[in-house]
Amino acid sequence: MSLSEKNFTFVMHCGEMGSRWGFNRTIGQMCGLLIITKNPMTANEIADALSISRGNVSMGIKELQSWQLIKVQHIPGDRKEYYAPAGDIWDMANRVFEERKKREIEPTLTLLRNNLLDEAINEDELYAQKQMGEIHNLLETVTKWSSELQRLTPEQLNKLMKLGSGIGKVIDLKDKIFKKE
Amino acid sequence: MSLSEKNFTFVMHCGEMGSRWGFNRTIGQMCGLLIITKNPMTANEIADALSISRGNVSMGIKELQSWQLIKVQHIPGDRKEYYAPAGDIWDMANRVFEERKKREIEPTLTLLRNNLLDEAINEDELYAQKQMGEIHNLLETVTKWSSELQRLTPEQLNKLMKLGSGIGKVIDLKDKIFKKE
DNA sequence: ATTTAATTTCTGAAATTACTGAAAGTTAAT
DNA sequence: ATTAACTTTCAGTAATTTCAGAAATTAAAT
Repeated sequence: MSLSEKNFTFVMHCGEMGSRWGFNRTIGQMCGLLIITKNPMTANEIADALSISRGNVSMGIKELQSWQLIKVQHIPGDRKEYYAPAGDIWDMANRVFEERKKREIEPTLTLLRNNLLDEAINEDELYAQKQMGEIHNLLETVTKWSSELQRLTPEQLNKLMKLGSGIGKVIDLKDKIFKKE
Repeated sequence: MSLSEKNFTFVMHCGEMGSRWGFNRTIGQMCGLLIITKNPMTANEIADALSISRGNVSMGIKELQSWQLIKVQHIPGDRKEYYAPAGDIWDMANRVFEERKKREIEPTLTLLRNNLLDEAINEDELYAQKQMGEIHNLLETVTKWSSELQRLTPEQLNKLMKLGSGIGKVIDLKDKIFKKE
């Protein structure tokens, strides 16, 4: 069963995006393909649909599993493995974000902290430390916020999302109320 | 003037991160170098500090300018160009985000919209469209929110950042108040 | 135990991307 | 107009990444 033209276009686009998001083109395509395909697919079906080698699919699966983006399913009486996305779109975006946080932000924070612990020995290092401190703050804020958002209940999150331009008003509101108390 | 060991480590790390953030290694290094260096640098100074060719620096500068991350400065009586970061850390992070939005999210939204306009001709396409719709919603939410955040005044933003886990409470609060009205 | 159906790993080739160094281009001063 | 100081471009090369296909491995069925 081959992809319709529209779906093919989408899958190819996922490939382009994939290469900008931390995996390579074929892995992006695999991910896109699994997302728009209703039923779980076997490795061979994936290879056929994308015209890539079976070995390449195997490596891609491993990589997508390391990002926790796909899961394996079995069909009774069939020994092939069937692959499907490991959650809805929101879950997947979250996983990518979390994984990149782990792979990029955390090591950077560690490096920055180490650097900031040492005493600066001259003007240049002092300035460098100031800047590194800024980066550190930014990254900490981002991580703090992302975990805050994850802590919200789905309803709260939904409300927050719909809030839109109201966010400014709400901040001011909160401010007024708590100042009075 | 060469980099201290600590600063060198930082710059190299920026190189690694750069390659994950949409530019290549040397461009990441250049960016890191300019960030921690107090005074603007000439292209030759950059080339020396990073042990890369002058031509490479020139290409890197062009790229960093296309991301609006650096600016050129001139020193009276000196015809060399001096390069410096085009803002503070927060500005730069914002620029990277905005630029990636333009290069990645917007084209994706366009593709998804086109795809969603067409009537699905079978079950497979219907499911695919449902999923694409989800992606579309997610991306729209992200873009909407990023522009909301940019619309906030620095003080509002600051309050929001400090809010942390309070965000959930504030949402509930807002909810109660507006329900009563 | 053997066969069979499947998956994974690995190697070298192909494709892509990044880099250098030289040549061409630009600009400002004389 | 020429020179000098600097920047950009570009062709060729180097490095890296991606990939196919073969070989090795695993696991189920007989």
